[in-house]
Amino acid sequence: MTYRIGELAQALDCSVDTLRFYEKQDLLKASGRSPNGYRFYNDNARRQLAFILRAKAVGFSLEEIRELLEIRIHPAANCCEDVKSIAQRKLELVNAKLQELEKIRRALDQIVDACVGGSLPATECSILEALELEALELETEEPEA
Amino acid sequence: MTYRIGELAQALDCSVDTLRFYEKQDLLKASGRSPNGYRFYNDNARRQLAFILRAKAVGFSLEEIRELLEIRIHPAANCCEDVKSIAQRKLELVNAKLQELEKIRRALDQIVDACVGGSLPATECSILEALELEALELETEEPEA
DNA sequence: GTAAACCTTGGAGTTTAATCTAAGGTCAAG
DNA sequence: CTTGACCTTAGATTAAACTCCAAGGTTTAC
Ligand SMILES: [Zn+2]
Ligand SMILES: [Zn+2]
Ligand SMILES: [Zn+2]
Ligand SMILES: [Zn+2]
Repeated sequence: MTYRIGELAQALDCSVDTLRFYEKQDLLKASGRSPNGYRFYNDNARRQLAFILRAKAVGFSLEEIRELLEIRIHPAANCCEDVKSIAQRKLELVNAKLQELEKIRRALDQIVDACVGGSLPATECSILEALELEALELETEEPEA
Repeated sequence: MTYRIGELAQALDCSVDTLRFYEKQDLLKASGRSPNGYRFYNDNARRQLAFILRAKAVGFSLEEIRELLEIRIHPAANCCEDVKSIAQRKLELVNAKLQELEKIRRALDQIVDACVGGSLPATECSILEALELEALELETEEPEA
C-alpha cells in the first residue's frame, strides 16, 4: 500500500501538519516523492508512524522516541556495547511506567467496583485513597508470595 | 510530617516553581501557610504530588490528571452516574496505554535478548522489526489460548 | 475552464508545562 | 547586624509539540 500525506494522516488519526513536523524532526521521512512533488508513504512508514504515536501516548518525548527508533542490532557489528545498554535503560524506563500504570489501573478498578457494589468502605472516596487502600492490601494480604 | 516548599520539591525531585505552578493550576494546594506566609505541605499533599508526577510520567496531561483527581465516590450521593462513567473511561485509557507499553516492552526485551545470545534472525535489527516479529509470534505460537 | 480538494514551501502563531527574573520579606549563624 | 539560604508575588521568557497561514502548484469532477 502507498499513501499520500492526507491519507496516512487520516488512517492513523493525526494531522498532515504533524507528519510534516515529524519529517523536520527526523522522526519519519516520506518513502519518496511522486513526480508532482507530493510525498508518499508505504506500509513501513505507516508502521513507524504507528509506533511513534503509541510511544507518545505512553509518555515518551519525541527525543526519546528518536532514541528508541535508533536502537538497532547490527549482527556483524559491535552492537552489544552501545545498543544493548541503551535498550536496557529504555526497558527499565518502560517497566517503571508499567508499574505506575498498573497502580493507577488497580485504583480505578477499585473505584469502578465500589460504584457498583459498594465493596469499598464508605469512607474511601478518591483515587488517592484507593491507591492507599491498594497499597495496604498488597502489604497485608500477601505477606510473602 | 510537614514540609516547606523547597523540602517537598527536593523530596520528590521537582522544582519549587513547579509546585507554585501546580497550585495555580488547581492540581495541588498547600496544606496551609505559616504565620510568615510560607506554604507548608503535609504527607497528604506529598502523596498527591507523588501521584501527579507518576501520572505525568505515563503520559497524562495536567488536565487529565486534574480529572483523575476529581474522581470521588461519595457513598451517599449520586456518584454512580457521573463518577463511574468517568472512572471507566479513564480505566479504558489506562488499559490502552498498558497494552502499548507491553508491546514496546516485549520489543525491547527481544532486542536485549538478541544482543546477548543472537536468538533473533540476523536480519532483524530495529525496534520496529522486533515489534513485527513479536506480532508474528503471537499469531503463530498461540493459535488459540 | 473553473471549482473543489488535494498537495507544496516557508514562516508565524498557539498551547502546555514549566522556568526564570525582579523586587522584596524571613530567619538562623557568626 | 549583616550574610546566606530560604521564602513571597507578579509577570516575562522558554521549550516542546504542534497548528495555522499565505501563496501557489496539481488533479478530478462537472
Ligand atoms: Zn457510584
Ligand atoms: Zn468523599
Ligand atoms: Zn548486541
Ligand atoms: Zn540493521
